[in-house]
Amino acid sequence: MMTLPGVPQVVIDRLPVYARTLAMLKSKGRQVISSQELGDELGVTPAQIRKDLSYFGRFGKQGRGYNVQRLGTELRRILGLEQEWTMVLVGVGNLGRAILSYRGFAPEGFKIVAAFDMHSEKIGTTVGGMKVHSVKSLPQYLKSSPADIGIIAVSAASAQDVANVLVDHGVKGILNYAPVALRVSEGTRLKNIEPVLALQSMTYYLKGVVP
Amino acid sequence: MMTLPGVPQVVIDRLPVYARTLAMLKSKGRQVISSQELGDELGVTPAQIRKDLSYFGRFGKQGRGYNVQRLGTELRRILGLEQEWTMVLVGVGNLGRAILSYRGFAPEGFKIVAAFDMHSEKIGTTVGGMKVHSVKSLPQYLKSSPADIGIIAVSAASAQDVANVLVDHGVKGILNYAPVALRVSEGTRLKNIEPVLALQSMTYYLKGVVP
DNA sequence: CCGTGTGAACAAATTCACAGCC
DNA sequence: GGCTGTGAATTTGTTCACACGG
Repeated sequence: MMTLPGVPQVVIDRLPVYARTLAMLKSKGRQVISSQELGDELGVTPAQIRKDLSYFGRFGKQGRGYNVQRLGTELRRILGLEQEWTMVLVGVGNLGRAILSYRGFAPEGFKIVAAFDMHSEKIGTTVGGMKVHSVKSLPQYLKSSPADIGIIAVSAASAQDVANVLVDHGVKGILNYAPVALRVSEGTRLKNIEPVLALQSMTYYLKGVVP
Repeated sequence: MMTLPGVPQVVIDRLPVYARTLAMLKSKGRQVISSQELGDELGVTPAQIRKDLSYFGRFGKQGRGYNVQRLGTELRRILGLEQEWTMVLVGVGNLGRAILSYRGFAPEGFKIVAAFDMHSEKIGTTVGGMKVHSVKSLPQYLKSSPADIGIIAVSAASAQDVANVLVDHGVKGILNYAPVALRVSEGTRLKNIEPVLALQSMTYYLKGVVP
């Protein structure tokens, strides 16, 4: 499946949610599901699910619904989840160490292959079975071992510099945990993980609530 | 400032980004900034910034721009960030422990006041200076000490049960780290932190790239 | 002259509603 | 009869462009 230029980003962002839910349903033995039922499960409208899927093809059977296994496989193919993706981690402070020991990436085919830090006291140590290299060796490392994705877990002050190095050396996607708005070139995908921002927009609605 | 009903969620989600950037600019000594310059900093259009702010009032000076300090303070007030918010954490596995030791919440006024787990071997232990209670005592705890926000860091299988308990006992916002789409009642705010989903939508764009 | 604030114009996303097929 | 797939209608969100004030 090619990357269709016309598919909105919001649609792409929902596909992994569908895929994950289908995997869960399959593990429970469910074989067929309608857009209505899947929508109930996820809290979205059935029309949205059908419209989203229609960007990529026709996966359902009229009068019946979708084959859970088949649709799950199709979505994983569309998203490019059939291959393994390599990632480098930059920053092994508190956050970086938690990311290294996080058990959620590997089963989904996302593999951290190297870790880097700028602080001399961390370099050479081993964290979660992974040796920590100097960030100065990152360009050289990426030249000999290109990685698909870079994870940034450094301070806000250093994050843009790290992003520049990653992009300059062929990384095509960045998962940013630093609390700063990074600027990356066109053609580089950037996703931010920001629990604090999530809380800060939530409080707008909470403050009005009478206890 | 009241919670205006007509303000789109997307606008609310951008305000913390503006607030954070203004705080950074202020710490660098910047006193005045135009929507153009702020937009350049963040990668958004100046019109969007002005329109977003216009939902809440008039904060700028024509011909000059915005006072960095003043606009930052206004945004924090609008978002409800002048008060401290209390949070309970449920689940002290790998992820929960990382959340407990995360240093980013407290400086922004988000305080974890208690931690809970369902596994007997964890109950009674101390993690990051915080005693771990049985999740069975969560309802009772919330009755005597209401919390604003619940953080869910349990398995996907248990997350909905935990969310139900939190909502039933007065929690008005949930920050969910479990890889599952939770359903909560109207009037409860839910934000999901899902690095794996972020990666899985990113790969849609990466797979097409020629190396 | 510069940059805000804002209706108006435009674009994007969602939902509707129904023809078509199982 | 039930449910998909999809144009059309509607809603939501973004950008334009300019009157106005400093």
